[in-house]
Amino acid sequence: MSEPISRRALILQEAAHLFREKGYPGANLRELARRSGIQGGSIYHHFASKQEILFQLMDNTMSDMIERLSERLIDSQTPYEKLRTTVYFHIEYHVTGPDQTYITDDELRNLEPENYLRVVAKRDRYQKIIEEIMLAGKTEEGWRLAEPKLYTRALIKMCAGVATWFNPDGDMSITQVAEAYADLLCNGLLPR
Amino acid sequence: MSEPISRRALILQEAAHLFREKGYPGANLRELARRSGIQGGSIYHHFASKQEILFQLMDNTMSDMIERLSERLIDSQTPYEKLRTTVYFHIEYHVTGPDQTYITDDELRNLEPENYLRVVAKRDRYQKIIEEIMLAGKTEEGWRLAEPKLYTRALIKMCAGVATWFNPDGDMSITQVAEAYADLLCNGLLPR
DNA sequence: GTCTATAGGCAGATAGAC
DNA sequence: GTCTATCTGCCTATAGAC
Repeated sequence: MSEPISRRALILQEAAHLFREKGYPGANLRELARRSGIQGGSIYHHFASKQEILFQLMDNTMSDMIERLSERLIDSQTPYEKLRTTVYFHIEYHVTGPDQTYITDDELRNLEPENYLRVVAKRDRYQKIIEEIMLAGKTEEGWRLAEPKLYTRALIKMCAGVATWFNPDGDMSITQVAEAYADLLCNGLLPR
Repeated sequence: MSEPISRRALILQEAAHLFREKGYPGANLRELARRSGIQGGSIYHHFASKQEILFQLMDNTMSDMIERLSERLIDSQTPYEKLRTTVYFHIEYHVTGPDQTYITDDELRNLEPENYLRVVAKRDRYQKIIEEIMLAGKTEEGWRLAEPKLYTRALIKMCAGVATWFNPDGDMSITQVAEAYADLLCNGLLPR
């Protein structure tokens, strides 16, 4: 059923890899073209500029993350369950990605002002989803948190960070890492 | 007593700012020279290449972090105190830095192989310090942790991440953020 | 929709004067 | 130790054929 991927989609996919490897300024379009099976100049049939590739990639990714996380959360009932789902989702998305379509937050600085604002707005919507889980946990389950925004950022950074060191051939599976991280966030280090 | 900063040190300091703003591939040496008060060509009296600037910067930074953290830990007695000290130190270092001499982990990918190995070795030494605090917490205070390496990485990522959003003019001080993060790590979200 | 060829500009690095 | 001038190569983007 999986219809052949369009050239445009293929370029975006390869751009995700390449930008991740070299960073946006360090990546070059001839290399991107080569990986996409075409010549350098042909990129411009599909995109107006290198900047547009970055923008489309980040914008698509943020939309996708919002959509997928929202879907996953439907099955979770309690704030506790939702938090665990979120931790698992965020780690998994950044480690494996949909076609590893992950671009680090760091590339935000490479977006031109208008594009920057649009992507950041979506990122904030994503954060808001998590923040509200934390607030619900506080009111419904008495979680001990003073600053939901603060802890949302902590969660996001530590989970996204897994992608920088995770080794699929290592001892632990993504699930195991996610379990351990969710447990840390819920229970902390000290004995209970 | 503060002797005038050497040109070389000034270039490194400005490079830290510039690389942070634009990333290593996006930064340009004429701009770096301008900020350092000299002309483009003069950089090469102090450094052999752009790569050498990045390497010196990261290598110095890692050494400095190891040294300063070790110093700070002398005053802490229990693993619990040491953990709090570490959280505070790591956040503060990444937010304010010594002359904001912070370069994100992301720049590791821009180091040439030999340089990469040297910097990563130092980074691992730094991580080891934290790992051993966790192990001590487990044996001496019964901390509930299965994977010290995993939790060390979580700590590092969430604390370093503060630098990406912290606003010195905002509601919270670095100390307050550090307190909240240390509390999250120690006690978790759930009621005790 | 992809190709080839190339314009145009930028950035790392070097040379030699002062 | 810093300057100016410049080499050299690379990269984004464009033009026009097929």
